[in-house]
Amino acid sequence: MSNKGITSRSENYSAWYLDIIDRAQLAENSSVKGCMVIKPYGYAIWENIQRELNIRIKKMGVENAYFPLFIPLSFFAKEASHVKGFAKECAVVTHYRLKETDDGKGIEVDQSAKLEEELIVRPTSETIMYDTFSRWVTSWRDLPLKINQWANIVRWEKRTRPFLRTTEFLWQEGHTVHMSQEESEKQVKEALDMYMTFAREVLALETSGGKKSESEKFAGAVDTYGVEALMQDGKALQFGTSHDLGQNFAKVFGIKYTDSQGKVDYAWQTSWGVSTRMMGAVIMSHSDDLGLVLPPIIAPIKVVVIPIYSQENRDEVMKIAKDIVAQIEAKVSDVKLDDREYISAGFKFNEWEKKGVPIRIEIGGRDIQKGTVTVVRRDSNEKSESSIDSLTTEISMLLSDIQQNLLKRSKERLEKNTHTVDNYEEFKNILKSKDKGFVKSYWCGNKECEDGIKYDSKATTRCRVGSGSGKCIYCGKESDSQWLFGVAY
RNA sequence: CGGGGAAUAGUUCAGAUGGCUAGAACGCUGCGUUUGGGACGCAGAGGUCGCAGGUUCAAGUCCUGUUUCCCCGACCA
Repeated sequence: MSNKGITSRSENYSAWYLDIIDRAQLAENSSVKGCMVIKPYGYAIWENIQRELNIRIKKMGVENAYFPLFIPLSFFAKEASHVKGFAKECAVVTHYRLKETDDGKGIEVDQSAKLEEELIVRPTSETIMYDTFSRWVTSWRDLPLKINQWANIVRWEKRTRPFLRTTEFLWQEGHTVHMSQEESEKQVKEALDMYMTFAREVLALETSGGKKSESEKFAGAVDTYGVEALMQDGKALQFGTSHDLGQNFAKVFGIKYTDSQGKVDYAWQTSWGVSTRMMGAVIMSHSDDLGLVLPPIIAPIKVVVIPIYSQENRDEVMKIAKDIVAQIEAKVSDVKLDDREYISAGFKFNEWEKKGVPIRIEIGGRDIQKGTVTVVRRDSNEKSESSIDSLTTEISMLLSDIQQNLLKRSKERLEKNTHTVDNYEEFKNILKSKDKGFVKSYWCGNKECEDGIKYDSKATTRCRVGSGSGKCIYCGKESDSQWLFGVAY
C-alpha cells in the first residue's frame, strides 16, 4: 500500500491521474493555475457519483434547479461574515466587451464597456439563490423549500492541488428554507447523515462526522457540520459540509413568511455540499501502487474481458470472449471487451489496472481447454479460475464483494488510525509522525488552544465527535466536548 | 505574499567550467513479425533551447531584466 500523497511527483502520480485529468493549457507557456480538464473516463466517474447522489438528494424531498453563474457585488456584500470569508478569493467581472488594439494586430479589453456594478463569479450560491428565495417564500405553505443545484464554482485560492483544491470545481449545493429552528437543525443533520451514508455505500469510505469548531465554520453560518475522511498517508480530508445558517441570510435577503396564525417571521435556512474533491478522496483512499482502484458502483467499466490468442486460435478465442461478454451483460452493465489487435495482453492488463477496473477476465487457449476463465479482482489483485457456466452470478457477487471489501479496509484504517489521547506529548508525537491519523481528545473550545495545537503539530480540529467530561488536551481546563484532530489537506 | 527549485521534442529529462550541425528514453507515424504481465526489428516525423536585451569570433551554456511553472508555508471545500 502506498502512502504517497496524491500530489507527490512519482510514477504513481501519473498512474493515478493521467486517465482522469489533464492540465488546462489556457495560455502560451502557462497553465491557468489550478484549473483542470476532466477527461472522459474521469467524467464518467463523476457522472456515476452524480447519479447516486441525486437519488439520495431526491429522497430528502429536494429538487434540482439552476441559478446564475454571476452574482452582483451588492448581493454578495449583504451578509457581513459571508463576504468577509470569501472576499479574498473571488474572480470579478468588470467589463463586457473586447476591441481590436489600435495597431489592429491584437485584442484588448474595451475600457468603455465597464460594468456599472461588478459581477462576482460564484464561489458558492447562497446570495444569488436567496435573493430569489425571498420572492418564492411568502407563506408557511411555501415551506419547507428544498432546492439543489449542480454547478461549477470558482474560488481563487492561493494554493491549488489537483482535485483537492482547484480554482474551478464542480459540486452540488443543497439549499433549504424552513419554518423553525428545529426543522432546519434536523435538515442539517439529515444532509450530514446522507453524505456519510453515501460515502459508505457508494464510495466505500468510512468517515467521521460532526460539528466544526468556530474557526472552521462556514462564513455566514451559525454552525457547520463536516464529514472527514482519512487518507492513506494519514492526512484528513474534509469530504463534505452541512451548514446551519440560522436566520442570518433570511434577515439580510428578507426571506419572510406568514405563519398559520398570521404572524410574519424570518425563515431558517441550511446549505450543504460536496464536490469533485470526493474523487480525490476516492483516489487517495483506495488506490495502490498499480494505479487507481475504483469502488464498483462508480466504476465506468465494471468488468473488462481480455481475449488472449495466437494467430491459430484467434477466431475461437474471440468467439468465446464475445459470448462471455454477452452473458455477463445480461446481468451486469458496463462490461468491456478489449479486442484491440496487436496490443499485447500484458499491456492491456496494465492499462486496465491503472484505470481501476474492478474485475478483469482473461480468456486464452489454456482456459478454453479447461472450460474456465481467469478472473482477477482489482482490490486484492488476486487471480482465480472460474468455470464459464457459472460466471455471471459469480461476477455480480464478486462486484459487491469488492465494494464491501473496500469499505471494510477503509473502516479498519480509520479505526486503526484514530487514537484516543489525553496526554499532549503523545498527541503531538502521533500527529507529527509519518502515519499521522486522527486523534480524539478533549478541547476546551478556546481559539488560543486551537492555534497553539496548530503551531505545535500542524493539526486542526476536524469535528466534534463526542461529549462527556475531560481536560483540554492543551490547557487542561475542564471540557465537555471530545474533538477529532488531524493534519488536513 | 515569503522561502526554495526549475523552464531544452508530445511527455520525462541529459546537455561540468562557452565550440551544437542540440541528444536520450518513452510516446507518435509507416512496413513486417508478434499477443498468458507494460512486444521486437527496420524506416521516419518531431526543437527559432520561456521571452527581451547584453558580453563574445562563437551562447542551450555567462550577465541583466522579465514571464511562467513546481515544491514548502500563510489562505481555504
